[in-house]
Amino acid sequence: MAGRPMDAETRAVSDDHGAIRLWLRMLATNRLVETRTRRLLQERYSTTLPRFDLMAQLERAPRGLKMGELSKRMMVTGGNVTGITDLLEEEGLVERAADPGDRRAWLVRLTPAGRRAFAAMAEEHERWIVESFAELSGREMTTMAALLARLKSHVRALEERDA
Amino acid sequence: MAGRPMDAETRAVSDDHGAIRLWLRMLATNRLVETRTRRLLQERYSTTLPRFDLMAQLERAPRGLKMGELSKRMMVTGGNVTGITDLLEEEGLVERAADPGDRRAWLVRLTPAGRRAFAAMAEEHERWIVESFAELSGREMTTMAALLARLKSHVRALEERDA
DNA sequence: CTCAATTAGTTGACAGTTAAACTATTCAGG
DNA sequence: CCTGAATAGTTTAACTGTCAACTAATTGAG
Repeated sequence: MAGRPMDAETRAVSDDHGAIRLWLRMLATNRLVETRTRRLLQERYSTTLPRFDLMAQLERAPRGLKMGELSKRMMVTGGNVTGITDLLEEEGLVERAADPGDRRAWLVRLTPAGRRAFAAMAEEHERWIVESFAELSGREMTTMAALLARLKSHVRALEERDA
Repeated sequence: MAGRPMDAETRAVSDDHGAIRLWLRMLATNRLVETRTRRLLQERYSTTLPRFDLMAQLERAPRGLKMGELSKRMMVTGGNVTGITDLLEEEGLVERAADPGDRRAWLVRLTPAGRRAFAAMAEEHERWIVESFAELSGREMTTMAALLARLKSHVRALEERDA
């Protein structure tokens, strides 16, 4: 039973079903990249991943997004979006504008300061990610993205079935 | 680098580097499977993913684990492990036993009730994961696991370089 | 038109998470 | 042995996240 050295995740998992093994490896890898990104965002820009994520969504939607659209795109609950938006608003990086067509809704937009702050962060953030994924060839990244796309829509279908 | 103009939607998709696209897809897929698993754990066993995860680590280490080992294997900080262990201890599912060799440390173990509870959950949990990943063939899962293994150790190396 | 059902968003309670400061113990060089 | 540095774990503050209950506005069936 003595073999070559293994890291914790490898050891923990080596006798599980393939699907479990893959899932645990996805979790571990994800956590690793996420922790690294969070640390860098904190060190370089004193900000956090969810705030960066929210701003990234807004940057792609210059006319603004309703809270519910943010919630859907970020895949988090509405209450969460309310909180993060509150903080970004206090920091002057986003603003809530009235939605002319629906008085219940807001249109959340980046302020000019928010757009400037995001541009600076986004460039460096992209470098970090490119660096993290530099181990994989373009072809391998394409393969993985395709497998993930299928997995994602399969799980989404399962969820809709249960709903 | 200057190209012809694009509308916002096109730019959002095609300007992104392959690494960013892949990373966003990993995040989304992960979140989807995680949300589903969390929901099922809550509905069927009134428990949570971190508690399940901690118990899974202990189940593989019958002699118990020190807090620090739990922290390393779960890839979370020590304070987090303290909190989750406190709750599981209140529920009677794990216990802190003194480490005979080090009075600073605990050996955390599943109680008999914890072992029973975990066995019931684990079987069903494995079914959920197998079902989620049923879209991929065994060969595809192997491919993806291999790519993730390389990605993981690359990022781990980056982290060690920075440290 | 009217009102019940739905939808958009907020709030509050609680769990999970991190980073940093702290306590207690162990370890190692002198 | 002593003592300063390192290690194991806990605590605290701030933030992220969920869920359920709530308010306000919209919608649609009759």
